[in-house]
Formats: sequence, structure tokens, C-alpha cells
Amino acid sequence: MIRLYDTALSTVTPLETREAGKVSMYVCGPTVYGPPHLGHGRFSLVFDILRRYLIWSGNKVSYVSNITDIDDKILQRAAQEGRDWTEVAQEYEQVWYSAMDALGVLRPDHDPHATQYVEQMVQLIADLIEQDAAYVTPDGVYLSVDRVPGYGLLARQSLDEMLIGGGDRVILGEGNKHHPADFVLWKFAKPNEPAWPSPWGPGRPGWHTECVVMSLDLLGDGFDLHGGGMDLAFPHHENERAQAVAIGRPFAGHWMHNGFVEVGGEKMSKSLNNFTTLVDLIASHDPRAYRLVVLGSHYRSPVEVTDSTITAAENALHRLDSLARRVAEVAPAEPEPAAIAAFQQQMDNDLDTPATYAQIFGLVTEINRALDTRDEQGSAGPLVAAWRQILGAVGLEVFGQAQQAPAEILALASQRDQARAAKEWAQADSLRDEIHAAGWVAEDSPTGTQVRQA
RNA sequence: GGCGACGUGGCCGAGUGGUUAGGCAGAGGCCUGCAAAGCCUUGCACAGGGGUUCGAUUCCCCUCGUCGCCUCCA
Repeated sequence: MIRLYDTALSTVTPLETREAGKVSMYVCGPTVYGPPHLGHGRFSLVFDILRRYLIWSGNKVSYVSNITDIDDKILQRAAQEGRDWTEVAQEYEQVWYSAMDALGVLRPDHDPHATQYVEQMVQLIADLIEQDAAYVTPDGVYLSVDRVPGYGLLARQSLDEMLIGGGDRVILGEGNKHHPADFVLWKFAKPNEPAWPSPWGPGRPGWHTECVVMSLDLLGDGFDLHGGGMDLAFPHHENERAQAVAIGRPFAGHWMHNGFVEVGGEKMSKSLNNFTTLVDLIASHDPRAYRLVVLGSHYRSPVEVTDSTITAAENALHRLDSLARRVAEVAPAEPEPAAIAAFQQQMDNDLDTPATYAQIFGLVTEINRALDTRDEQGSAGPLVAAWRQILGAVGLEVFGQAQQAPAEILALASQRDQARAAKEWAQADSLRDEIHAAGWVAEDSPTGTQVRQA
């Protein structure tokens, strides 16, 4: 079984699953109040790669990722734009999924929405109050963190240690909370805010409650894997876990967190205004380039994602696509076993995608070399098959079919062939320049000029 | 203040106690009418200072620097 770093244990351990051959995973999804940025893209790609790999390895994967469609930020945006908050949520959910589709991220098996689970959240909060783990204040219902054994597991700090520092920070809701780290489960509605009924008064759920309820509902007690960005470990995941612990339900068996996207060595974030949205990325670059960048770095390391690193990846993609075109006619074969074994071994080692990245390009060189040497063509087949299989397992698409060029480009290409046949090199070269100016690349081949998009 | 991560060649980015990461960019060569694509070759890289060791980029200590979490955040 795959070995993965577990944030709760601070070490790499085998991913133990409840049932052999089945993996249940929950990945915290977006709050839909604006377009997603590159940080959202990274976690989506990391967990998509993991999911695909687990499936490739023969597991049945149940993948749940939520949509937070009620939240202060959504209300804020709606108020700013003078429209209904549900409209805001729906719009950005659509933006989210179209970006995910463009990145080639598989849709979740379930995508629970917070607003669909309010009743169950109210029930959970009632249970917490009954357990004496939560209490009602004038502005909402809070969870008592000191009623939770082991609180601080994911923060890697005890409650006391956490409180010593950060002293100059404003503690939210301080006046009402029993303990500074207590967090809100239910917020009473202010005038003109959306509200759902509850025994304590109309209001809306706090963020940390939805994921506990939805993950346990869809995946059951003690589901296998819970993941998200590094910044969710504390407080979000810590607080989810706290609620489950407080009502005595086994929660996630394994915790996995990915590192940040950085720009100039700093975390990409809204407050630093150094973010790029996925929408912009997809509009200006080949979306596959981002997956390639994610594959090239380890998921727990920070990664620089800038125009120049994305462009470099796009260039690297050309090399892959070139080979895909070249091997389009290579006869199918059984994948080279050694390559597949190496792939599996490195991926099982805490998802070592950088090794796989190097392997993918290593195979490109090997295959090209075999193809350059006519009599070694036989050896290319198994390598090509392995290459394709590995690409598929990590969700990286390559384009072997050159895009059909418009008639005018094809006409130029055929004129060039005539010029070349007549050895009118100047004429041939100027036709090539013309083709290039139109955004296409002309390459010689045994069957004449081939054109592909630049 | 607490906890944690990191500092690798022009850029990105892996990894290891002694032998090639890989990609992008660059240089030379082969191929080509010339190119492109491809192949081959090439770059005295591991923040600084100590220590352990036959040998450290890789282990230990210190210094400097950067970043993250502790507050909404992927």
C-alpha cells in the first residue's frame, strides 16, 4: 500500500484503509465567493493525482469534496454587489468547476453543499451541547476546546503553547467565549442575513461544522483520508476533529496536507495581492502546464508558480507532444515491466511525483533514441506503452494528433513542397516564414511538410 | 513569544554519506539544402563557520537569511 506523510503523526506511514482495496477520501473544497486562484489549483491537482494513482493501483476510490456555499465572505460579496448571496455562490461554483475541468481534475464522486446539510449540522451541535462540549452565548454557539482530549494534534502544539504567543492578535468574539481558542458552531443571524432555524435561534452554521457532518455522512466513521492545503491543518481540520472527538465518533484515519504556491518566496494570498486566478492561467497558458509543474515538485514542498515557470513547463510539454506525434503509429505492446515497477515504487513512497516526472522525460529520451535507430524499433513498443500508462495514471494528457491546419496553411505547405522539389530554397524558406507568421510551425518529414500549431 | 519548514548550478526543482536527478534557458557537435524535431557532448551546484568521518551537499552544533502556522485562508 502507498505510504504517505501523516500530519497527525509527523511521519510517513502506510495508508491503512478500513477495507482492503477501497479508499475513502475527503478533500476540503472551496468557499465559492470569488474565482479560485493558483493555490486552489495546486491542492486540486495534488489530490487528483493521488486519486488517479490510487485508482490505477487497483483501488476503488470514493472521493468527496465539498462546496462551501454559505459563508461570511459570500454574504459580504453579495452585499457589495447588491445581489442575492445564492446567486454569488452559484456563479462561483460554476467558475470553480469549469476551471477544474480545464485542469483535467476529475469531478468528485460527491460534492456536498453546506446549505444542504444545515439540519444535520444543527443536530450535531445539539449533540455537542448535550455532551457539555458546546455552549450558547448571545452571538452564537461555541465549542469548548478544553473539553476535547488531544486538541492541538494537527497544530503540533498544545492549547497552552498556542496561547502563549500570538498575543497581540485580536481574539474574535472574545467577550463571549469561555476560552480564547473556542470556535463558533452556529452564528445567530443579524438583520437581513440568511437564517435557518435552530433550537437556539435562527442563524447559520460556522465553517468548521460542515465538513465533519458531510464527511461522516457520506464516508462514514473512521474514513480513510482527509486532505487539504497546509493552512487548513489548523484551525479548520483541528476543529473538525475536535467536534468528532467530542461526540465520540472516529474521524479521519490519515491526514494529508499540501504545501503552498509561492511567488517570489512568499505564499500566494489575497492579502499580499500576489495571486493569479486559475481563470487567468487557463486563458493565457496550456492548462496542462500547471499539472506538469505540480508533478515536478513534491506535494509538501512550496512551489514557485509564475509566468516564467509556467512558460517553462509549456515548453517542456512540447517535448512530450512531439514524442506523442512521433509514436502515434507505434504498434501497441505490453508495457515495459521495469518502468511500471519503478513508477509504482516511487509513487508509493509518499507520492514521489518528481521522480515520476524525471522518469517521464527519461522515457522520452529512451524512446526517441530507439526510434532513431531503425533496428531498435522493436524495443520502442513496450517503452511507449509504459510511457502512456504512466502519463495516464497521473492524468497528464499528451496530444499525438497534430491539430488540423486551416486550408490556407495547408496550401502554403504544399507550395513549399513544390518549391523544395524544384530546389528553390529561397522560395521554400519564405513560405515557411509565412506559415510561421500565421502561428504554425513547418517541419520536414519523409511525407512532405508537416505543420503543427506553434 | 511558541511550533514548523527551508536556503542546491542563469531559472524552476529532486535527491544522496563516496558514483548522472529531471525540466527550462545557454554553448558545441551530428542530422538537414537551410531549419525544426531528435540524438550526443557540455556547465569546478549544494548559504556561511565549526565538528563527526578515510570521505559531507547529505549527520551534529552555531551563525546569517527566507518563509509558513499560531486569526479568515488551499
